[in-house]
Amino acid sequence: MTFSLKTPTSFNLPAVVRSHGWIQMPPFAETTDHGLAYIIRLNTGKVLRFEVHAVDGNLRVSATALLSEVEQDELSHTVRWMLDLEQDFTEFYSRACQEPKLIKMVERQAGRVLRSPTLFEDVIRTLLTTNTLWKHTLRMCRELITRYGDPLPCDIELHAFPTPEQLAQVDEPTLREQCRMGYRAPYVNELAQRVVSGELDLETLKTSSLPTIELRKELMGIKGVGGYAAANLLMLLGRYDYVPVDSWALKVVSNEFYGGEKVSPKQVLSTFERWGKWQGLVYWFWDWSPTV
DNA sequence: GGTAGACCTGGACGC
DNA sequence: GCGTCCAGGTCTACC
Repeated sequence: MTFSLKTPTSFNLPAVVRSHGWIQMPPFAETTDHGLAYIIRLNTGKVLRFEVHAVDGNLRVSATALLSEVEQDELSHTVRWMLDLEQDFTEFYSRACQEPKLIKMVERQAGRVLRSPTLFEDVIRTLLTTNTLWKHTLRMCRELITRYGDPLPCDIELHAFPTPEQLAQVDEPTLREQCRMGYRAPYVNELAQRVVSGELDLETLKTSSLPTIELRKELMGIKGVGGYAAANLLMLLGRYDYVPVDSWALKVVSNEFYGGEKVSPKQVLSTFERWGKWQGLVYWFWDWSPTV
């Protein structure tokens, strides 16, 4: 079945789809016309694949299954969240267009960051990016999904991302052994347990009115989420007050602003401080000079 | 508040 | 083939 969604005035679907590495991780995929494809498990338990295409200035969403009214509402709401359709970038663009290194992103109407349907899923993905190479992150994520996620009925080789309930049933040694996630296994297991027990309601953080600093504290209360992971997750929540400083950030900031001299995380942070509540976004979409 | 060492995996490298 | 080193963030203990 198919339905349409209205887009905001400044919106570029391929720019959102390619905003970061999530699109390389299943069950995300990019369509041939640079739209979004994803396999989702709806609250009713129905598993389907949907695609989002840009058509005549709007979005066309097509699903591999017939949907009830409730299911279509859920899918519509989820797509809006995943593509960050609600956020207004007018203020940011007016500042960014005065910075030569941000002109390209303004012209591309970039700035929206691709999200998973749930914050739980984004936290798990972020945990899998820490202290490892991207290649290994992709492998861990693939194992997690193919082993524990629900299969797509029309193609059982493809799977949805596992729910907290499904991951809570997998013990730590099994996660270590089957997904090769090492010391991250207890973090994933504990997070799933906390969400299932109701001790941690991650999804309410998506619409929380807490100040960003408080939201950061909440996120850093999750085992395995440190400064980098929290800043990354805040970006996904539409809060850009923190720069996710990782080894890549140290490298590009050194190259761009310090003539290749070694820099500290503090120096990275001070580089973008003047951008205030937009600094994470500025860092993310900065037109970095090629590193030597 | 700052720092050192441990935590894991897998790739690169030397022998 | 085996052993060693290294990259990648976070946690914990200690100062």
